[in-house]
Amino acid sequence: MIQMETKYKTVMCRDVDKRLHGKTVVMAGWVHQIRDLGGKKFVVVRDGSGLVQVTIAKDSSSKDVLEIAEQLTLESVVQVKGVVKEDPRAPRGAEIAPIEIKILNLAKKPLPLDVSGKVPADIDTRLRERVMDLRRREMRAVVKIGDTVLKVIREVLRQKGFVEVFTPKIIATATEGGANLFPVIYFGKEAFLAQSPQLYKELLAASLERVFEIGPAWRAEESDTPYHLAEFISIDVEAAFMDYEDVMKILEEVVYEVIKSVKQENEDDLHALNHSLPEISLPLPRVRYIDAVKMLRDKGVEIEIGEDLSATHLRLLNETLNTPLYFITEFPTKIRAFYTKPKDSDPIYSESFDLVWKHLELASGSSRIHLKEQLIKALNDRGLNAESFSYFIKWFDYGMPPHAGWGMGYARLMLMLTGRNSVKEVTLFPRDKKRLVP
RNA sequence: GCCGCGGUAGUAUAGCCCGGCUAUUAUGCGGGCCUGUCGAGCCCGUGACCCGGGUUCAAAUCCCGGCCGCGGCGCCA
Repeated sequence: MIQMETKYKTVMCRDVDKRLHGKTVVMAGWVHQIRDLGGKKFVVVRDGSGLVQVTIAKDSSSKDVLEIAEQLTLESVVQVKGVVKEDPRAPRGAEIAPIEIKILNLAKKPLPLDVSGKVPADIDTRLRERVMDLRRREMRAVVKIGDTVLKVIREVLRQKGFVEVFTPKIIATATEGGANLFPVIYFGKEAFLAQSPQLYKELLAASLERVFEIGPAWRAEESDTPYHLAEFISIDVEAAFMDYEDVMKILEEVVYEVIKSVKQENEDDLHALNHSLPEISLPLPRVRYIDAVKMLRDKGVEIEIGEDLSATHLRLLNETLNTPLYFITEFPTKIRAFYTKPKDSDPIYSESFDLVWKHLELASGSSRIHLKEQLIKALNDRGLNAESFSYFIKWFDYGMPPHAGWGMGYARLMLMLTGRNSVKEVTLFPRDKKRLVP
């Protein structure tokens, strides 16, 4: 029972069951469905918790109730005062016999989208009419699974001594090159929206040892795929005195616990999504980049060593490995970001990894360079100007420990957990190349 | 940005290849019947061919351009 009586309601829809038989309650929500049988009228009301049936009998309900019931339209907001009746014929074994119905906001018709889910809508229509779309059962399931995910990630990381932090989202310089940034005007100066908390989280690890952040990042890329957004939520971890293998263990444990919890806590939601989650066991398989390339070559793929793996490559690799989740490790140093630590034994390759789900990169991480001279060299090797990173590099003179970390795309993880097709679907109000509203 | 496919009522669709008839069906909406529905049911009605140009006696259908969308690729630490 959700204990929260407010000005508008004494119970949530989900609370209405046979245990409340005979009790007078007040509930409020949206008209989800109206079934008029002539003598009986069933009005299904929905709120944030679920559905409840309000049964109006033409021979026994008051004239006022009957009059109001005639005016109801789908998705109108109503407040219903009534008596809970246990009845095996009702959907959940109990229903409400209304004493009074108030229309708090009458919805226009027709609706721009079918909330009940009888008629499917294109993703484009759904995003345009997103507020209606979010009222659908599937989308409530997506949001609830997301809530479990965030809760579990925080729990697991805190239990390992990580503290949650926030890094600045308006930054001074195009920090990492490569990705395109969104410029903003900051008190008359040019600034940018952060593409990643990378540099700041490293600085925080240098002070707080174990930190994580769940927050937005922005990239003004051409990327127009079901896996990219201009604005996305990134789950970032950074820890001092760890290397890439240490943080891989943390990552796989986070994902393992998330899958386990979603299975336990969101059974109904998974059912509503017609989705089931894979069985995984730890440790997850680890495939070195060089071995992945060999596997692809064995399949007849023309790929150069040193070339990055494309989605097509990952699809093929997934077929070969026959496992839903796996790590690819030790990428060539030159295709990773400048702060990635090369292997001491073989600097061509790096202490890096990607976590891959089927053909989708969920997360990527590495050991980081913690020595100033090495970092400057890495910047120079990539044609980046070390001077513009001076605010970052400076701190490497004052006790920068060895450290490692990873970043995971929240929406991509959600894709795996919900079985949806696009990160746009699991993001409430997605921002992509063409979409700025709603 | 490139390639492919598409754009038909509020929503989702059939028709397009092979031009011509009242543009199909579901859902929604309006009306009617019905006292236990739970995607209620049955009957009647309502509402649409993305925009511009071309071919043709005749265009939803064929051709050209545009706009928009979806998928793949590319781009993306």
